[in-house]
Amino acid sequence: MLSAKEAGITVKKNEDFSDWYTQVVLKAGLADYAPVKGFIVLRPYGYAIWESIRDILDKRFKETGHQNGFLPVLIPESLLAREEDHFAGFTPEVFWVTKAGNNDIGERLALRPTSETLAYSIFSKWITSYRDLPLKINFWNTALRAEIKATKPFVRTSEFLWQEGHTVHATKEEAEEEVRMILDIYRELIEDYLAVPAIRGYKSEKEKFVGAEYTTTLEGMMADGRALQMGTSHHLGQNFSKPFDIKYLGRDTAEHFAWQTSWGVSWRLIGAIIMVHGDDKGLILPPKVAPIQLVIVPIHKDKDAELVKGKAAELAAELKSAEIRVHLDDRDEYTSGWKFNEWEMKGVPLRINLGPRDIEKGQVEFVRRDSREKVLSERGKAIETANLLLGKVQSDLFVRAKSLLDSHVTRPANYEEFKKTLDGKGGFVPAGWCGNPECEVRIKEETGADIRVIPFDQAGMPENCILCNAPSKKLAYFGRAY
RNA sequence: GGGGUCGUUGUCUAGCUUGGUUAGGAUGCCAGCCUUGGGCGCUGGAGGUCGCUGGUUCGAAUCCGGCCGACCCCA
Repeated sequence: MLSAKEAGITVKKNEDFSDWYTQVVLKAGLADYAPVKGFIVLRPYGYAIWESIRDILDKRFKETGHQNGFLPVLIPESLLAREEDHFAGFTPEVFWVTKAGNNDIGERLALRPTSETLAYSIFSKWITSYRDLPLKINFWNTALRAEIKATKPFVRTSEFLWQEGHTVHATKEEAEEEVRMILDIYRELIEDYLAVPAIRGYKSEKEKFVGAEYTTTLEGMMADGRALQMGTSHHLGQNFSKPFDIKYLGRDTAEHFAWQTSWGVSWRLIGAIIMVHGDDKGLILPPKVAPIQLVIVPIHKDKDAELVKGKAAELAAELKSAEIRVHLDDRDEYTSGWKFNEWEMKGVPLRINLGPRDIEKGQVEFVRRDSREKVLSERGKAIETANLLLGKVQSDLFVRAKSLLDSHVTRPANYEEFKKTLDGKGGFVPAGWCGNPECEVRIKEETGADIRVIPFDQAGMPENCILCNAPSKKLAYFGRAY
């Protein structure tokens, strides 16, 4: 017999977080390793989660005036190099194509690490007048960035699924409004759908997107005390429109360089869901993005099989008609106990155990994945109860994740405490910062922590820089990150 | 950037120190029976170029080199 220990997740989340994470990814059937370092294969269950995320965002992007397009994966070096900072930032992790068959290619071609340069060289042809603006395009694709070390499924891979949005505007104000609006859509996705609370703010000059004027970000906190960047929205100013010659004739009959934004989230968000919500039994999916929201496990002896299966199918059909994503697990080859464990590992937020005694009593037994609490409902109120419980799981996951975040924000009295906190439980350490990149770099060298986010909400900014003690200019959240 | 651990069937692993077996076991898989309220039971069966590659040797999973991949620690 296979003990529960061997079949399921064999380590505890709080004892070996890294191994636990990998086991959940593999055993819940989300992804598998590919033969090339840093690449993973997304399995249907994992892809279904990505589809949920994609559908939510795609709808919001379209509602706010964006259209989807598609760009090739190869970018000539000359284009990638046109904006200097951008090129310098990305070049260490670019994969290059140098051959076509056996022949050398004259100019080497980059596998896109991001599409700004390619997109903008095209945009410049499309935009000539203020009437062509704003231009708001999104791409659902992958990006390739060679990760030399420390790869981790979803969180750090050499190729990742993402969306990258690129917009062009007539004025700076309009571009900045776009940056804010997109960050808000990301906040909605991450907090209201993925149930992961995040801190919103700016990246420091050192950490911003290379080539941007500034970067806004959403930073989440994982269960092991490490921060995760969950989404970024960049104001590019005219940094790209100038080298890429994106100009328009305004109403004033004069020629102007355009203002731009770019923004993206990736399948990293799946990593965040796992790390924030999962437990020793495996994955826990927020109902709003779960491919299967409710699984029905029929329980029966031979003599009851027909009856129970019939009733289970009826119940499944009824719940489906109420727009609940239901799966009826009527496999005969597995026992109910096996199924309980399997669906828990796969993180299905709600389960119904349906057996003869429930049918006899006219009741339905629900089991919540997050708390494993059992709730009995009258048969006639199954839809109502299912919706209620799915809502509760969704909101309780957020509450629990919020307290995880809150308990990992520690204000240090001095630099000693700052270091001690980072070496101990980790998390975010909010501190005063003089604004000097030298302090930022030294803190990174001495503690491994960098500025994750400079929150929009600057309330409670300490008077002095945590390191050099000069008057502080910013309240910055430091932390070690993935 | 520096240091370390590991790779045997789908999965987990024994064997490696001290070279020679039919590479053993568990689980999973397949067939049949039996079962389903927390990873049931019985019987039979299939599944391995021991990560790849070169070397040492009469003989390599085992010893040596290179490469590929996974993971950990430090900066």
